[in-house]
This record gives sequence, structure tokens and C-alpha cells, in this order.
Amino acid sequence: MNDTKERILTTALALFARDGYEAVSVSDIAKALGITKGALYKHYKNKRDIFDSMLLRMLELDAGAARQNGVPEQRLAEDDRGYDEVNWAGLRQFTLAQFRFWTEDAFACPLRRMLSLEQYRSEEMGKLYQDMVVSGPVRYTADIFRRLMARGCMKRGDADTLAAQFYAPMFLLIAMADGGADGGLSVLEDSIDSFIGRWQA
Amino acid sequence: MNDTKERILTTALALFARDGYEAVSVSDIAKALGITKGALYKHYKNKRDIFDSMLLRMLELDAGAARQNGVPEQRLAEDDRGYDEVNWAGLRQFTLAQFRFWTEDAFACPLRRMLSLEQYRSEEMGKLYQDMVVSGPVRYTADIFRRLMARGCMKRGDADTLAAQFYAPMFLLIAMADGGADGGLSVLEDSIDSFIGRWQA
DNA sequence: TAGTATAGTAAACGATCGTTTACTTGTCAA
DNA sequence: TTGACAAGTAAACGATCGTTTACTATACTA
Repeated sequence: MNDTKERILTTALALFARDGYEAVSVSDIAKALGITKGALYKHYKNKRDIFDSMLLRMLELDAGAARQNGVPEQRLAEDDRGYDEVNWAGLRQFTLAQFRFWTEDAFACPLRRMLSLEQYRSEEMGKLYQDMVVSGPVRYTADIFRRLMARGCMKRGDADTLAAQFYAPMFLLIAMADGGADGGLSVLEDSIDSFIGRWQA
Repeated sequence: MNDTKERILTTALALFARDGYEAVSVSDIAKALGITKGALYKHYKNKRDIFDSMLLRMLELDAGAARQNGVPEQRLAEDDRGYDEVNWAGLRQFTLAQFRFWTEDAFACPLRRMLSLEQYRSEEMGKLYQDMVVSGPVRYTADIFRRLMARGCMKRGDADTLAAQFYAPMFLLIAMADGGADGGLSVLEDSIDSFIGRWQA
């Protein structure tokens, strides 16, 4: 029972991630599952409900991954709690883990692609996409840089500009991985190490 | 007459760029133009014909822009013709021009977004998108770097990795501009100048 | 001035859309 | 053993899809 509901979610996600929400019909999803479309409505109240369940699932997955990586829940917290252990090695490891997460994770990868296809359709989807893989990580990285500078671990500079430069290779290599390129991880490592070598104090 | 055909193209492009090809109906396009959908078929033989005309137009626009910027037609030419004037200042100027082109041009900007929404639907669209704004520019930049190194204008290093690092901020800032961010040009300038400062020989 | 494309409308075509209904089956607790 | 519920099918619903047809008004051309 719950197995079917789960299969619907992952199958629909794969289709949405390739063609976009509107381009995938309920019949397409049912056909891919080998059931009739009427059966879908025993598990989800409509097509949009399937989509919303994916977003909900992603929020849980993201929260879990963040907790595991020591990222504070409140990313823009005004105090230092949660950041006191941030250092270059941790940032490096976290960044590489994020790359694998967005390119290899069975759920996060297609969901990211799906959101990229929905980003222009509404403010809400645009913000979600930006927060997850575009300006969100840049803001987060800039925050880390400011703290590294404050602790004297990093040379002085504009944190926002530097964060964009640090995160940019990650973002490009994710897009290249989508295009079938491989070897992204090693290029990313090179890029990170080069950056650390330049800015570590 | 030709004016209507042109208005159909730009109006449909704006809609495709926001919602994706499949999510936009012929009625939507006609409604946005204030005509009936039957009239559309006096100018294009079907919906796909409108889409194909956009791609054709983009190829012309791209060829024109490339010629203007001194980019050789044959980007992977085996000889040096067309590259003999490449230098850091030219690369810098070309890169900034490309950023403005993909974020501000009335045709290129929505077409890029539209292609990003179609990139996973077929190999052909994926290749087109990659060639235009992802791995294509990286390959092209790596080519330039190899020539700069050969001429002693650039320190030695892995051209492919360096090209990814050089182009990455451009790609990220385009995505951030899509999210409504501004000031991307100055961050890009900083990034380019920093790169040149590090690798100029 | 008569004839002919051109660019538009309104209506209809069959197909498919998301969703609902009526019905069948299997499972498990009372 | 019975009865309720869960999970499925098949068929139909009205709406909308992309496309075609028949027709009208306008403008140029012989």
C-alpha cells in the first residue's frame, strides 16, 4: 500500500524532472507504473498533491542532511551558535558532499532538475530553486566567510563576491553533470583547494 | 503581415521561456496577441513550427554576434586562423559582452531560459543548451587558454580545469540574474580580473 | 473594375486532459 | 463467517488540446 504510494512519488518525480510538471499527464505516470490512472487517486487527491508531496519530502531530506552536516537550522542566525566549529576542512568536505548530493542522490538530483524547470512559473518556485542551489548557497557561504575572517582564518575581502567565486564552480559542474559530463568532482576539488590556498590566512 | 509573424514569435517565446513549450497552449499565445488561434496557422504551419523558428533565429543571431566578436566560425578549427588576435583584454571584453547578451538581450535571454526548460526532454535540446551556455563556452575558453599558454601569455596549467574556473562565475551570475539579483556585472568583472591577475604570464 | 491572394474570424474536429463514479477483488478483524 | 475497508479496474465526465474548415473583409493586380 505505502509501497505503491512511494512508487508513484519516485516515478512521477522522474517524469517531472525530465519533461516538467505540465507536460506530464496523469496517464503518463500511471502507464509508467503499470496501473490505471484511477488508482493514483487512491493515494493522492490530485496531480498537484503528488508534486506538493515531493516538495515536502525534499524539505525533510534537506533538514536531515543539514543536521548531519552541522548546518544550523536558522541559516541567517544573528548569533554564533552552530557556527563555532566552521573551518576550511569542514567547508571543503561539506561542499564536496553537496555536489554528490545534488548530482547523485536518487531523490535530490531529479527534484533539483524538476525545480529548475518550474523556476520561472511562479515566484514561489523561483525562490525555492534559488534558495536550494543558486543564491542560497552563495549567501550561506558568504556567512561562513565572514566568520572565518572574523576569526582571522581568512584574508580580508568582500565576502559576497568571494562566496560567488567559491560556489560558482560547484554550480557549473552540476549543470555539466546534467549534460552527461563526468570528472566533475576532481575539477571541483582542484577549484576548492586553489581557493583555499589563495585565501587561507 | 510580417509584423504579425514577428509578434507571434516574440510573444510565444516569452511564454515558452516562462512555462515551457508543452505548458503553453496555442490558445494562450493567441490570447496574449489578441487574435484567434486560427490566425496563427496563417503564419506557422503548427505549434512546433513556431518553436523551430525560434531556434533558427537564434542560430542566426549567434552567428552574427560571433562574427562581430571575432569568434571563428569553426570553433574547433584545427589551425590558428581566427585566433591570432586573442589576448586577455579581448577575452575580458568578450566575456562581459556575453554576460550582457544572455541576461539582457531581448531575444537571447528568453531563448536561453526556454532551452533550459527543454534541456532534459531530448538529447538534441540538451546538446543545444550545453553548447550555448554550459560546456560549450568552457570548451571554447579552454581552447583560448591553450593558445595563450602556447604563446607564453599564460602560466601553465590544465586548460580544461582553468576554463571551468574562469567560466563558472559567469554561469552562476546568469542564474542569479534570473532570480532577480543585480550587480552581477561588477562581481563578474572582479572575478575575471582576479583570474587574469593570477594567470597572466 | 473584376479577380485573386492575404489575414483574419467562428466553429467544429477527434484526441487527450484531470477527475469522478460504479464496480470488483482481496485482506483481515469481529 | 461476515462485513468493512483498501486497492485496484473500466468507463465516463466536461474541459481543453492542436488543428482544420468554411467563410469574410481587405488590398493589391491584371
